[in-house]
Amino acid sequence: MGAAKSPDRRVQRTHRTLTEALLAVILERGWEATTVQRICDRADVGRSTFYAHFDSKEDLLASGFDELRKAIRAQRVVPGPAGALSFAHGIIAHADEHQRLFRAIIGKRSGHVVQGRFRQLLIDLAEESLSRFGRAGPQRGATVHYIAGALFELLIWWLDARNPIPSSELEKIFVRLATPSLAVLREPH
Amino acid sequence: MGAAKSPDRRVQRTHRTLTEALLAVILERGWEATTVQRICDRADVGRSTFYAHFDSKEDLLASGFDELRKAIRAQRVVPGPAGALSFAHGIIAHADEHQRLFRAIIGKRSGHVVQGRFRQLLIDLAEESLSRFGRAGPQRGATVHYIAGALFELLIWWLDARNPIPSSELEKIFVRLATPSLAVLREPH
Amino acid sequence: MGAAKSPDRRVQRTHRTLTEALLAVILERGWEATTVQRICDRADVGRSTFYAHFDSKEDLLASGFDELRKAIRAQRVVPGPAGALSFAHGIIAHADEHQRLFRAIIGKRSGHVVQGRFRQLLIDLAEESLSRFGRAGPQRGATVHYIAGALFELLIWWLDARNPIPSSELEKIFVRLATPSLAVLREPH
Amino acid sequence: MGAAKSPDRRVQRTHRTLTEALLAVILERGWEATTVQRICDRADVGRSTFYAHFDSKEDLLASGFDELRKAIRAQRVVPGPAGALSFAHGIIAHADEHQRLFRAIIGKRSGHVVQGRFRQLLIDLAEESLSRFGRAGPQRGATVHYIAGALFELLIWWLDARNPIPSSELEKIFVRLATPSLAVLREPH
DNA sequence: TCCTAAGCGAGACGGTACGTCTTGTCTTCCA
DNA sequence: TGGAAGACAAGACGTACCGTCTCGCTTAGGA
Repeated sequence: MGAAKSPDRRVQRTHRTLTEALLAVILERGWEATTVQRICDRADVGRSTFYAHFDSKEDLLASGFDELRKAIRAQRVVPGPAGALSFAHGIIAHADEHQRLFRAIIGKRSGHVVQGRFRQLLIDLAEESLSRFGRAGPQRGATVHYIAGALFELLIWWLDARNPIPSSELEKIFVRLATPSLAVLREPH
Repeated sequence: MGAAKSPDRRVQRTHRTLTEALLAVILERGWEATTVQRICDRADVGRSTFYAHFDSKEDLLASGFDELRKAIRAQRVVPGPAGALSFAHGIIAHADEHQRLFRAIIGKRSGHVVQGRFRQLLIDLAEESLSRFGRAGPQRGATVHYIAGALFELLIWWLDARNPIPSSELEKIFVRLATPSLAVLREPH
Repeated sequence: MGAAKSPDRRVQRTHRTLTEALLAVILERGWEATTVQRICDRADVGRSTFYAHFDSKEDLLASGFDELRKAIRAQRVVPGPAGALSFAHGIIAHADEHQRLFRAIIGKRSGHVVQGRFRQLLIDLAEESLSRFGRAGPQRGATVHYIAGALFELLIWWLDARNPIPSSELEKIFVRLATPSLAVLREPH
Repeated sequence: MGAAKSPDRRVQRTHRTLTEALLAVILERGWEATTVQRICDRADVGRSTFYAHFDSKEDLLASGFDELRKAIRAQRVVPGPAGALSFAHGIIAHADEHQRLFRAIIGKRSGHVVQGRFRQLLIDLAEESLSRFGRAGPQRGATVHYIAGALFELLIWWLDARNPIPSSELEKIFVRLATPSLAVLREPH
């Protein structure tokens, strides 16, 4: 029951292999220089097979982002009343653990699409976390993007820093800077 | 030395023509679809001439950004004590006036390099404005990037919105959200 | 020997289905655009099944040609002394009946292999018919190919003509043109 | 003055280089296995350059055929009253001189398009030569194709023969077989 | 006023990546 | 046990850009 449609192990394997190869190549040469052919070479997979599974390297990346999203969500602590910013914890911790990968994803050598997706991920997470505050509308929408953008740039700054501060410190700074902004959502305006 | 060589009006003209063509093409097709060939067609300039002046479309764009920077600075109001955030005024006003161009430059259809440059511009402006607060160090660096990133994402959100709020409203929101963060720089930490 | 393995009706069926599909596809798109995949789609058969039976579309075609050969031979009238050219009758009649198919097989949109096979068929038939004249040798070999080639081109011309003459007329012309050539085989040389 | 439009020597050179490479590759691997890439490798020319000049290998071949046509016409003897078949002389002589090339062009390992073009060449030449006989109409059209097809098949037979007869002998046979057919054009029908 | 160096257009060229298509092999599942 | 389904590697196709280059034409600006 419910065994679904056995989805062919090989397909799963190919997906995984390609995703790993993608990351490896991004790490090695940056996003722009990441080529479908190079991904395939690395994954030891035919280029036509690649296109049988994904439309483009962007598409492959997207599928990878879904997993990132899951991993980050999993790391999120239970939201208490003061925990509206706790989504940042999961992200910062994850970025800390996989610094090289994150540098590739959002750093200077990254690409538009990749950064864009990651930014959207932050926005979504911020949206969820702040959805309990105030009522929907420009004020809240603005705050969500404000917070997400701030965290994004903060991460880039941190990842590209020569002598980065500890991640725990980074989180503290973020919380200190962002907390007062949340108050705005409770004020009448 | 340095008698220079009379810089030939034609060169100036070509630069200008190409810059205008670049903007026109970006507006029309977005950054990714902006091709050296298309810029040249639009400017009625040979492709080899393009490469005689610029290394790439990114290079051409960079030269254009200098002017944007100047224009924005010119619009900046005199910094009073509470005016640390006033740099945002110039930016928001400029974005308001040239909405289509800004959408092309930093919106969803934009490209990595273009966004990157604009983000750097914001960071630089924020840096200047906050340089008087607190002492240099991680705390200030973080705040600068925090504020710049927040403003950047706020702008994107605003530009991509279907029914955008008035720009004056946007500025008010930004100031309200950002002001408390500046206080952090004055606290002992 | 011979006990073989009950040749499984299904195999026969698959062969037939594929042959029919081949003809249908050739008629529809011409030989070059005829693809193993398209044949299989049409026949509602897996591509791997196709390869289990035939090496290539050429191979499948070959098996079909055997039947054409039989059909043409069946239509041949009894060879009288003046009937050395009567093999043409069967061919022309057959081409007349299946004009669309023949156009696909030997017409402009056809392919090398298909035409080649048909040409070989003509040569074989000519060979048989003229085998009684003269003795084997360059003279007879030349004449056989001469006649076969002439008939082949004549057929193409006729099939591709906008307002083709009646097939009976075509046959008359062919006989008139070819008869004197046969005389050569009887002369001393 | 009137130097036309200097057509850039380089273009000429590239055309020539590619044509030579084409022939070399055809001779080496047969038409079907002749690949645009292989032609380019052989010619030491970029694949994009190839496509800047020709649409396909067929197109390149076509341009080569124009030269063949000229070469053959040049070899044609002045048509006397009995010279209606003299066009065959040029062809046979040319085929004799360039046996390897002709085998590649019209032999078993050749391709549909190539053969097709050569057949058309023969038809055109026959057409010209016989245009003085009888009046235009089915009878003459048929004869033209009849003769051309016969010569074509004769050439293939000769080129593929293990111990070919001398080309002069071939020509004699062709004339002997074809001459009576011409008479038909003069008869009333 | 000439003439000379430059800016310039046109476009050939080699390269690289793209996304599509077809082929033939191989594996897995099902009846 | 053999046919159906379809994943897979291989590799050609034609297109689109790229950045380099050579070629002549034109057009200042200094002699």
